[in-house]
Amino acid sequence: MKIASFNINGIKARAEALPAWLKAAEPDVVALQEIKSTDEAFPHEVLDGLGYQIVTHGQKGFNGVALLSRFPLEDVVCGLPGDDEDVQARWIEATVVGDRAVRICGLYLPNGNPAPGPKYDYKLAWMARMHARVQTLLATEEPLVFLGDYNVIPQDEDAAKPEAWREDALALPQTRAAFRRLLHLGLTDAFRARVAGPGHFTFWDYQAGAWQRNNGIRIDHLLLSPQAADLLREVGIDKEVRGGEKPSDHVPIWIDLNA
DNA sequence: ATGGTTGCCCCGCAA
Repeated sequence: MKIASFNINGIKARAEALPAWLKAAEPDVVALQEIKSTDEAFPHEVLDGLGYQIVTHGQKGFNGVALLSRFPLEDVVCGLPGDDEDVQARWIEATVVGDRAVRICGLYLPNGNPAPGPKYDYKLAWMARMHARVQTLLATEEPLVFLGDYNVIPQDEDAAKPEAWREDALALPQTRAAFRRLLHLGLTDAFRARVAGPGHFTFWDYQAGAWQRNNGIRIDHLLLSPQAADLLREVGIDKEVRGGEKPSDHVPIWIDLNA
């Protein structure tokens, strides 16, 4: 089961690039972030004929997440539990049934800038809520995959210019500590389970020629429960997508599970 | 070098 995460930065803007990548990469399951569309306005025709079931958790103008699956999707949950006041569309869960059932949790973690400030407080509170949700799901002992745009640079080696991110909400010590608390629950960073060292990125800013200079960061992650980590076959980053026509500022990252 | 670019859809805000 090939499972990918892709922050597309607008489904309407990616009406050509998204299906082109799907045809080339042939993932079974995809978590999309920043669809920037309501559920009603989601252009389903963009994905017609590609064989995916689609569930969306959208919002007008910004945020918004979705799951695509070639296998049946069951028990869909929209929204991160733990705060009934939170209206931001950043979390979607479903169980995908292939050779075996895998719980897929797609997420778009808050950016948090500027820090300090209310947006950073929201980021840290959201990470605490995610921690609680992960604990709840781990108790099921199902294979779990938590994937998406975490807006977290886990370590200095995950940025081309770590000094430029020192004061940024994506790399502040409190952000990294909250990310480590997720890992300490027993989750595995799938990419780091297979690839060591610097120079592996999933995001390059549109500004200042970041792609041409390879000034990137690794902020899109797949975290695996122990039962999912046992099934891990392969990981990859589809870096070439960033050099295509009208690209997102993120590229897809994926795993292949024996499931 | 306090810049630069993109997407949303009504133009300023988020990233």
